[in-house]
Amino acid sequence: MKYSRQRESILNALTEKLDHPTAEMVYQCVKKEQPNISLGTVYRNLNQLVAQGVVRRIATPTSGDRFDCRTDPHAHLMCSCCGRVFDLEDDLLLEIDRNVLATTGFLVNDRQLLLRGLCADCLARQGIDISCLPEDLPE
Amino acid sequence: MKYSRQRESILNALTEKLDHPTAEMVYQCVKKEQPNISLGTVYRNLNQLVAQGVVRRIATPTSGDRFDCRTDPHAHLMCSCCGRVFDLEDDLLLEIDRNVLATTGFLVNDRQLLLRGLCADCLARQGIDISCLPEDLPE
DNA sequence: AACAGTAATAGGAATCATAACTATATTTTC
DNA sequence: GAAAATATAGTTATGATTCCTATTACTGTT
Repeated sequence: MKYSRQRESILNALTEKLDHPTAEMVYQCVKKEQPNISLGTVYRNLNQLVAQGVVRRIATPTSGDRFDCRTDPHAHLMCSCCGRVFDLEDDLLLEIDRNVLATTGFLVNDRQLLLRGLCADCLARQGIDISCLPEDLPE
Repeated sequence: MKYSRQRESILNALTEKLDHPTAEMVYQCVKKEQPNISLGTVYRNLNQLVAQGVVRRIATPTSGDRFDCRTDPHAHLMCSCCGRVFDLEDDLLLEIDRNVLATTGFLVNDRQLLLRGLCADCLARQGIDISCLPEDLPE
């Protein structure tokens, strides 16, 4: 793969500035540095980076795919109120991989755990106290 | 919600015949019973059923969304070779919910765990023996 | 520094999944 | 069984993503 400053900017945007942006958000951000960049270039490069394992694609229901420069196994928390996406470390993920292989013979290669619900901020804004855990959520 | 035989067929297709079909696959299947049904009707009804919690939507990277009549917490295994999607029971999923709330204050409402890799059949077809567990997968 | 070869780009057209619109048909209610 | 409410078929629109092509930018060579 040959160097290109467009791809460098895209990777920069992903690592430094934004968390889990859509392709469109990357485009808007990179355009500030590379005014002539085209949306197609953003898509092409994101796909290449995903193919190379440099970047991870996060599939979301409804809204467009999002991209993440972290590629180690971790989960994502998507707030259905504010739309932000957070990272989550969890050793249980790797444990699930092992369980799956042992019980089903399926060899896991890539994990996409997207948990949706309400982030702490939005819960607080709604005056919900998590110390009295409800079993079911307020929609 | 008013009864319609179209919706009934859609729900039937989902519960009985197919595993984790796309909207298009549901359409093709239901068309055998309801030759005049339109694709828009399939989408509209699937969305309604998801909104009511009768059916679950599975977001996948690349290909279109898939639908599942099981709504209890469980994961999905998608084979990157044959494209089939399998169900997986795993108590670890609920444990993750609890961990998340305790450590981050995020209240989980919906889980989407999609594990991608190679199913036992495809592994066998490629002559791969899982008893000598490779740490990394054959793409 | 000029050159050729290779690979990447911009920009727009094309595709695909999904949603919106509207006139007609089917269910439900009484 | 007629009126009110909701669903449908079929078409058109939208939004995300990919494809196509002429052009541009690197890279290595002399």
